[in-house]
Amino acid sequence: MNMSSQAADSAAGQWADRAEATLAAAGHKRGGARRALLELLDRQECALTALEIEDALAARGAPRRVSRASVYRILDELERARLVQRVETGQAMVHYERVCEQEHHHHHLVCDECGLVMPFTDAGLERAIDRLSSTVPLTVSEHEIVLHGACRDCRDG
Amino acid sequence: MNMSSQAADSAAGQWADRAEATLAAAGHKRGGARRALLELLDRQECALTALEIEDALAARGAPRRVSRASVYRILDELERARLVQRVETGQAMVHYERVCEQEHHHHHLVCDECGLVMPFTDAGLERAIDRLSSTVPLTVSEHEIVLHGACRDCRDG
DNA sequence: TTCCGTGCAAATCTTTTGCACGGTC
DNA sequence: GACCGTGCAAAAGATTTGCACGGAA
Repeated sequence: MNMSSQAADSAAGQWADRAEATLAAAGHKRGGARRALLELLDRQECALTALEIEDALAARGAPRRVSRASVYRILDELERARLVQRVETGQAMVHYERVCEQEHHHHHLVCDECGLVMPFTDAGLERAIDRLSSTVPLTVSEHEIVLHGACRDCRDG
Repeated sequence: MNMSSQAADSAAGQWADRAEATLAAAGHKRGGARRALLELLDRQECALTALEIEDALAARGAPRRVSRASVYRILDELERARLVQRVETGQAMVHYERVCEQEHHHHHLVCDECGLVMPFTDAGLERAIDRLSSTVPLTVSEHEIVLHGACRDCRDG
């Protein structure tokens, strides 16, 4: 049986497990801070900033507190391993989210007024990107698409 | 006649003139630092960082030196007026470039190894974005697309 | 036991701000 | 003459780094 990577990733903690295994295979030791961060990211639907991650892990009920330095170090490590990707929103702080294969692949809508970040997907867009990627003078490894504007609350309110 | 795309857009400072006029109409006084910055941006084919702008204006032969604080203030002012847009490359510093109507609308290729930033255009991509923009829960005012990867020099070398 | 992951505090780096002067209107 | 644009220096804010300790292998 061949569980799709999405199913694999969406089942409780599977992405976190895969990520930890990948890092272990690359010679990293396991650690409590990283494990807590991985599990937090695994539960997110969209991108968080380093500060949001720190706060979430400091909140009551969180498995453990993780220092800000570790949050940045772990995110950097995960980014290099392509387990996490950064999302640039034009705001002061960079956002980070886990990378899943295919199914969870999405892009972002950013409200420039309130800072809200939402995910969206579009097959036509992905096709256009794929087509294009083979024509540019760059071996494309990733793409990032951000639509800026005003969210409903900001537009109406 | 073979006008380069750059000449086409900025036939001798047209964008700079338009930008200055727009700001003047909005009640801003003219100033030497801003004029120098506008003319520099008008000559660029792609995005520059604040530091690159400062350096370019400090170089021999530049019309005048502009302090870093002014570079940031002027860029911020131009961004609010939608005369300039920021380009997020995943690098430490944000890049900025002038906004032209239609013809020069482009997106960016970023080499994650050497930091090279190149422009590209793709009509199919723009169509996909336009179609999509009417379906998302955001009144879209801008979009930014960045392809990350390795440029030819970095891949081959 | 060895070495790496982590916390804390200090450092670094980009971007912003306070203040005073000079130019534009 | 009134005010805004600009330079300089200091401040602010995000991210990184140095160092020492405790846990993983």
